[in-house]
Amino acid sequence: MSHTLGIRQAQKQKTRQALLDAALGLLEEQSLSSLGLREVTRAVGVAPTAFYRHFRSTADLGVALVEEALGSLHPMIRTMVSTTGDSEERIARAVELIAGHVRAHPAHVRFLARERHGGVQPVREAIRSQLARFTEEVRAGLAQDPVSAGWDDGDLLMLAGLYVDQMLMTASLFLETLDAPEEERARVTRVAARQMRLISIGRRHWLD
Amino acid sequence: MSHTLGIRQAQKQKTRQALLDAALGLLEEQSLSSLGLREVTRAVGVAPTAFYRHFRSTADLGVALVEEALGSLHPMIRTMVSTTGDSEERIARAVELIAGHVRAHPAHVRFLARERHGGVQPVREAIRSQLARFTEEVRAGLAQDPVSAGWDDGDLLMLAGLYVDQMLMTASLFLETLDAPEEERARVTRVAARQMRLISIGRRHWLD
DNA sequence: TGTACATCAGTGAACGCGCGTTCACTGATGTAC
DNA sequence: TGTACATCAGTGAACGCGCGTTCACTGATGTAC
Repeated sequence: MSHTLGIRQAQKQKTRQALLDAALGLLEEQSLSSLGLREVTRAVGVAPTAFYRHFRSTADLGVALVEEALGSLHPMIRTMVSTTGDSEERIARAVELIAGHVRAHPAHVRFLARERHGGVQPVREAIRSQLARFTEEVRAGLAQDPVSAGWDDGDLLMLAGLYVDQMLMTASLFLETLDAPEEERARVTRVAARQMRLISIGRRHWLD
Repeated sequence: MSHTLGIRQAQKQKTRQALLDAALGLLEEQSLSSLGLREVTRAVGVAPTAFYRHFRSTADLGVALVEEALGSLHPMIRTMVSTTGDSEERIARAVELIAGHVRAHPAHVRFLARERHGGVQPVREAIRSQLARFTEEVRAGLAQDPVSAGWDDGDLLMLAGLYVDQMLMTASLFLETLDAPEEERARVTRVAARQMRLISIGRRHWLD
């Protein structure tokens, strides 16, 4: 028999999620460091004091959003790492995956791009440590690839970092094209694919 | 006979600069979207209303800071573009230039990294358009290089964008090492040089 | 199953505080003659 | 050079408003027997 949450706990989780969702919405046009607790509760329709039943502060809510946003990014990275095919196919697939993720979770992507260098230290820290985990995962994936024969771990990690940063830059560019004409999106797709191609070429000749 | 500012204008510029400096200081631990006008004037020691003699709003002040920050970055990019020598020498020199710039203007670099994807639209826009100018300048520099023979302008611009983004990522990493032990700075230097090297290798084999 | 008590998510009033903006002002600087 | 008037950077009082946080509370849900 599967465990079911009590009514009370289920309702609490629902309110908590509503607070997170409302905050993410409000953060489309401001930074976390200016997000007010009353703003968030007003958007949800609960009393300001209800906020404290879920979070100590907006910074604390921000850290919870980091986990949510990077949780949604994780499967995409796993798919990207495990994609097979020749170099060009993998690049095209990776750019498509990024574009699809941005379309599916625009607010999460915006939040990460904005708060990665944002004004709230615990949130920057949380993003940094989660991205380090992703980078390590990409490094492990790269290590499996025959192209990486003879590479030391430091160089693999350096390359993984380059790929992760490139992925975020590309995602952030796609974000700006969401309300733009299709041709803008096509242009970003083309440039992103070329940048990845250049990095892949550098990778193939690294040990020459 | 050289033009001298009147006493009144000179004093006005001095106050304006004090407001910019104070704002930049306050922005080390918050984002522009939460910066208050009264905060800034309090730090300078003038009445809150004096602010309006210089800026319409904190967003307007932010745009002025963009010009200041990218003005200080400009000479560095020009130096980088015009540096001569073999590939390894140029890479080492470029990383040194970035590290030196971050040490000389940490607050400017932090401001750019933070507000590039920050919550204030006119400021994002100003940074975007100035970075596009820099990217174009780098593209023109790359075009002079014999290595670029046979490249079309689109690919040169793509590469220039990769270099500019890489420069900002590296600058942002150096920023985090300012209060860290020397070995941390050395590690960032090493990784940044390797990433630039990999990009350069990709560049040399682009037309293979 | 029913009863009596405990828990706790969400409430609503109240607080002191700093915010952005307005306005009429002052007095040093600038200008015309 | 001196005088009379104009300009305008910075002032200080006042405003209405929303903020974060505290506190004692309510009433539905959970639990023990």
